[in-house]
Amino acid sequence: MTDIPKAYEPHSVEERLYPIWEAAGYFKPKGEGPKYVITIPPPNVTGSLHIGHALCYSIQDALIRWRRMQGYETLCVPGTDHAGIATQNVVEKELRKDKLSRHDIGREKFVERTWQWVHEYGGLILRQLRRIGCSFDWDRTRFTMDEAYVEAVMECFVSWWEAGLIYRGHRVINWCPRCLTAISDIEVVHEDRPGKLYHLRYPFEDGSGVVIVATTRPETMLGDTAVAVNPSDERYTALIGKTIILPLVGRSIPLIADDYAKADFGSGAVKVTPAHDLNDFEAGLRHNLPQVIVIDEHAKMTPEAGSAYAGLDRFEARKKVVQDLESQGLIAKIEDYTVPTATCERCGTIIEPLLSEQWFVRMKELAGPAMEVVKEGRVKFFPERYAKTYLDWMENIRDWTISRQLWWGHRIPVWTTEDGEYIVARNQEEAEKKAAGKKITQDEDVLDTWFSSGLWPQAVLGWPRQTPDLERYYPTSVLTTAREIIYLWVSRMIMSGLHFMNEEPFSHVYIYATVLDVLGRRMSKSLGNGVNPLDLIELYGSDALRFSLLSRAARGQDIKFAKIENRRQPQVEEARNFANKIWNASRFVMMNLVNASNVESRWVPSKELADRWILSRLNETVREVTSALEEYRMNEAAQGLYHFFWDDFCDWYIELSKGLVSSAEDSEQARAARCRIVYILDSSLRLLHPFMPYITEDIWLRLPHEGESIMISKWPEYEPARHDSEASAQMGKLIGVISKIRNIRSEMNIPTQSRLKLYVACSEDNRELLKAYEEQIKRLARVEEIVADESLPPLESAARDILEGIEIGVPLEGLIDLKKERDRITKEIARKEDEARSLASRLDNPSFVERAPQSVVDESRLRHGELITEIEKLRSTLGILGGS
RNA sequence: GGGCGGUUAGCUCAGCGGUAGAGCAUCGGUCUUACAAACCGGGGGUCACUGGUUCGAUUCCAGUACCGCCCACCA
Repeated sequence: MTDIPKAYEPHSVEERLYPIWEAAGYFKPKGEGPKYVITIPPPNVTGSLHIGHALCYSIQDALIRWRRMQGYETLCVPGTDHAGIATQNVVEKELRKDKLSRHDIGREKFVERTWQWVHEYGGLILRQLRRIGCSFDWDRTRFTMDEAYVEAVMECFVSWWEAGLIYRGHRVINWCPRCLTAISDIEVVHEDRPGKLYHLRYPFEDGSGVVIVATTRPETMLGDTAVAVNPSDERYTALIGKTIILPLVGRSIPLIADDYAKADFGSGAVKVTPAHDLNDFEAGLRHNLPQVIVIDEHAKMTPEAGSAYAGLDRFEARKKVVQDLESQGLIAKIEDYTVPTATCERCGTIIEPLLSEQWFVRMKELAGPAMEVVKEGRVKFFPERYAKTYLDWMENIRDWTISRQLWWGHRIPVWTTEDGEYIVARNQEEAEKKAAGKKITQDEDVLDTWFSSGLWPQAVLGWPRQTPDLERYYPTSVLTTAREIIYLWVSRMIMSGLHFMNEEPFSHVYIYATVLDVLGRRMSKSLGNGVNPLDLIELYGSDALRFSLLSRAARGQDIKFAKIENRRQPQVEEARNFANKIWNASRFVMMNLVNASNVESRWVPSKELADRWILSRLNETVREVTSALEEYRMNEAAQGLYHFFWDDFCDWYIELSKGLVSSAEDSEQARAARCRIVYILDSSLRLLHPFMPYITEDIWLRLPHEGESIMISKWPEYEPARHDSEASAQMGKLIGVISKIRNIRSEMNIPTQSRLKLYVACSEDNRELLKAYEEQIKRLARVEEIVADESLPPLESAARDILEGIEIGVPLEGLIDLKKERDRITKEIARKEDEARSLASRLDNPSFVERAPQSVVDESRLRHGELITEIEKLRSTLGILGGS
């Protein structure tokens, strides 16, 4: 009959449409409407698409497509992040295959090689984003190490330096002995691990006894330069100032008083190791203590640790220190203890707090305005609760370690002259000029990756240059991102945006759901519980994947997502089935256009109930979907569409209008009906397009349409005049009657093939309603004849039911199973009695009648009366049937 | 230690002040000319627990339990 396949075939459609869209320039900003701009969170250049990305970018594409259809001038700028440590690790791993380290080939070669890797494999994730249909402006794609971007990073550094916001500091930082670099506080992962707490005896010089200190890291005792007690701790007041001989080392160290020692922990005395613990470092500064470095950057003991330990790994050293102390009787006790452990976010290695020289950004000044814009609501978080998360952190913000001992990244633009003077410049040339002939060397370190990505919204638009894009598209509209980078990234963009642009970089921050496995665990490589979105696309198509994710993206609630088993994933399959439903409903419509003339997508006004009803429902759906999108309730938008399309449009409207729409003749009436069904379908497709771009475009183009793509068609608007509550009520009755008949059929085991005779008793208007839909009732409930009267004839051999004042009776041609029918009716009575009872008890309660809103009381009364009548009727039926 | 979420049908989740909803699964019936990836019908829930507010609570408030996330320099 038709050349349209029976099932939707996503892959050919996807491959065909994407290049057409791109070539047509639909992804580029157009028009004069208000602006809607997104600069996507740049994925790591080494990355490949995982399910979280799929969700994140599906959301952004849905938003962009929706606003584009609404007539906004839309722009979505894609790009990637050079991801310092991550990328360097990838290339180092490659080198290792050839038994080489980065040091073997040297910095220059290594960076060159990394660039090579980036050029060769780096774009992968962006290609994958095309696959899920992202309508991003690829010509504007940016990379955080592009020449222009580097300019932005240098500008930021220099400008912050000049503003006194950047300083060089000598302090204890988080050091990863595997990555061989400093990392910031927020790149450290804290977790509790089983371990031991060692209680050590430190003897006083004068032989007057010992003080006991507790530690989880005995090897650091080699670097102790004091023992601290709380000044108000009476046990020690008399001892403060005494000298202790540090065991194994023999160094004389003082017993000092400092608030930081808590009297209620352990013995109340704490050993102080200024070079290897941040607290101790600070205490050391307060008391002018020496800083003895006993652990080096490879986490091995230094010569300072003493010849017995030098060169040992920190954990070997721990064993040996404990052994040695033990043999001298200096271990008071060792107990099992849960040790808070800091590990490197990137590689999981235990962090070593190390004393070193790093660059820092002073945060307080930058944080102030960044907090203001959130408090004032100029930057709004969705869900709102994340504003508090953000503000709490900003309140307690600490300076940011921005230098990294890596080779891949933006080299710190600081040069040192022979006489130790710092020269900060945008590039080598400028630095040399400033040096005025002095010999200079550039700092070896690079900047934290987040230093550059923190400039993203303005930098991708051209800053620090005053480009037309920057002028036109800054600030952006919404940032869609993950919870865990609110501090790492979001806060820094707000700070830098305000600092350099004097305007917040975006007005909305939408924190989307985290995708977890079915057990509620984060997806990770090590657990092997990840789901590859590309496999899902392979199985079910992009639209299904997008719809599945979007229909679950509720209010930042996490999503539990199943993995693929036996080539099936139930959640995406559900969406695939929906896509197929859309396909087939459209197929029905299209089949009926083949021999019809002059059909266009247009709402031809109609007095028909079904028409009025579907138009009203469409209208409601438009409002629902639009307002849901405005508030980032993607799931509600998706689910509203699902039910409108499947339940209302497919199950009822198509079925009810089938007669006319598929009639053989090309009458004016049939034409109008076809126009209407095309209109409803067309509108539905538009509403669905942001969620399922491919299938909607493919169908839309096959329908009568104006314009060249659904992508740039107009988003439907809510029209109050289309609201029709009477039609909803009437439709409810019609649906009710048909369902009741179907129910009787099924419960009474009436064969599908047999045509029924239907008796109806009801009021005049109800009779008119049923008369008007006689054809449809006959078809949908498989009824042969409808006999309508004021009352049902006494039918001894009929199944009966009643709803909303409409009594129906279905004769069973003597084949009635009396017991079955009695059971069915008894059950029905019980159900209604339950409801009537609860309504009655409510109505009997004077305070309900007094205090509840009048409408609720009236409604309850009405419903109660209705139920009583229905129960009576059913009881008498039961009597006729000989039931008790 | 602080903060924030979650707990609703066998599973995955919506709903959030007027007697509980979806998809999948399950049971029964259908090749009814768009769709078996479908259609029709059924069964299945004291909405974690305990109090409070209210005429009325799954829905609001407080507490408890368990699960999870984020933050945190207690040796």
